[in-house]
Amino acid sequence: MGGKGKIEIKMIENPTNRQVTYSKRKAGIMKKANELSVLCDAQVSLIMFSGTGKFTEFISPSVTTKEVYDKYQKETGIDLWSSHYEILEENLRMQQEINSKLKREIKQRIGHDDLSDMNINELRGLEQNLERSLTIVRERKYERIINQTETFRRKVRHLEETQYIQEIQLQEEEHHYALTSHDGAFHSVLNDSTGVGSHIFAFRQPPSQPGFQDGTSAYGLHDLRLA
Amino acid sequence: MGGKGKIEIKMIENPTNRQVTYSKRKAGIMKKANELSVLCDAQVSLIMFSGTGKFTEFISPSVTTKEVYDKYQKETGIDLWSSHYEILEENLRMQQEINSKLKREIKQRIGHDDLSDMNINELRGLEQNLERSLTIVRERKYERIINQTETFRRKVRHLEETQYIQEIQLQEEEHHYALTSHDGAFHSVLNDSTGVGSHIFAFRQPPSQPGFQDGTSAYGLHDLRLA
DNA sequence: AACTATTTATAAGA
DNA sequence: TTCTTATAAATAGTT
Repeated sequence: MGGKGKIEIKMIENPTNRQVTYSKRKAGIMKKANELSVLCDAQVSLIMFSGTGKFTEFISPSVTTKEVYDKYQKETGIDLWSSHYEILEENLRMQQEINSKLKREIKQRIGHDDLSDMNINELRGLEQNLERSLTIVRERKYERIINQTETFRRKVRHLEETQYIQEIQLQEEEHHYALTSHDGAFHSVLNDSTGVGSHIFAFRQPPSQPGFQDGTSAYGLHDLRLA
Repeated sequence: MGGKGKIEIKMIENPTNRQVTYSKRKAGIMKKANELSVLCDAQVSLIMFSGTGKFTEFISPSVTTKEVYDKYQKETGIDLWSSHYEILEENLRMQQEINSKLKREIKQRIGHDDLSDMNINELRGLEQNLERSLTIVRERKYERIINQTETFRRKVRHLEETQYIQEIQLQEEEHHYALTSHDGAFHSVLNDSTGVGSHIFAFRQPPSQPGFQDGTSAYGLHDLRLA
C-alpha cells in the first residue's frame, strides 16, 4: 500500500524499521477503524500487541470491550473463560459432593432417618462408634470439671491466704479493734451454689442421665441446616 | 481513505451506500490488519459487527482470540469474565466454609481433639446428644434384627409347611417306601448357627459392649478425610 | 518527526 | 454485487 517503493508482505528484518513501520501502520489502522465505526455505524474492537509487547486498542465509542467480547462468545460459541471457569466449576461440584456426604454422616450419627439403608453390621459399627465417642466426650467433660474444680480450690486457697495475711496485717495495724466481720464475706464465697462453685456438685453427678431433657441445649451447632 | 471525491467522516445516511462502504472498508482494514501482523510481527485482534449485526474477525495467525483477551485483561486490569466468575468463586468459598463447619461437628461427635474449645455446658449438651443418638441407633438395630428374625421365622414356617405337604405327597405317591431322609436336611437349617440364623443370638446380646474392639469396623464412612 | 514519490484504498458510477 | 476509474490517503524510504 503506498510508499516510494513497493514492499513485499513479510516480516521486516531490521528491528528499527519494523518498529517504525509498526508505529505508522498502527496509526493508520486506528484511523481506519475509527472511520469504519463512524461512517458505517459499526462496532469495532481492535487490539494490538507489538512484537515487543506494547499494547494498543481501539474500541468504537458505542460499545465496551467487554460487550464485544460477550457478543463474540455468543457469535462464535467459543468459551473465552473456559479453563479457569471449568476448574472452578469442577471444584465447586466436588465441594458440594463432599458436603452432602458429610451431612449424611452427621445425620447418621444423630440418628435422623437415613439409617434405613444401613445393614445390621453397619448399624452395629455405628453403635460402637457412638459408644466410643460418648466415652471420650464424658472423659473430656470430667477432665474439664476436675480442672475447673482444681482452679477453684486454688482460688479459694489464695483467698484464704490473702485473707489470712490481711487479717494479720489488720490485727497488727489496728490491734485495738476486735475485727472479725471479714469472715462473713469469705464464707459466702465458699457457700456460693451458683456460678463456678456449682461444678463441684456437677462432678458428683452420675455420668449419664438419659431422662434429663433440655429443650434449648447449649450444644448449639444445629444451625448448619442438615436439610 | 481516497476516492473520486473526498468524504466527510460522519455516518452515511443512505443505508445501501453505508452497507457498500462497510463491505469495502472492512476488506481494506482486514488487509491492513494482516499486513501489520506479518510485517511487524504483531498480534492483532480485530472484531467487527456491522450496523445490522454481521460479525467479522481477523486474528493474527500466531495467537488465538482467547490469548489476546487474556493478555488484554492482564494489561488493562479489566476483568472480562467478572460477574459469572465472582459469583462462582463466592459460591465456592461458602461451600468450603460450610464444609469445614461440618467436619468440625463430626470431629466433635467422634471425640477427636477439638473438644478443647467447648465449655462444660457445650460438652454436656454434646454428651446428651450422643446418648440420644446412641439410643436411636440401638432401636433401629433392634428393629432391623426383629424384622430379620421375623422374616426368618416365616421362612422356617414356610419350609415346614412345604416340607409337610411334600411329605404327605410323598407318602401318598410313594407310600410303599418309608421315606424319612428329608428330615435331616430340614433340621440342619434350623440348627444353622452361621449366616441369617445367627441374628437370633445377636438379638439376645446385651445392648452395649464398650470393651469390644473391631479394627476394621463395617461403619466405613471414614474415607471422608477429616483432616 | 517531516518530506515526498509512489503505491494503495476507495467513492462514485456503470 | 462486482468492475472501473479518478482521486484521496497511506506510507516506504529518505532526510
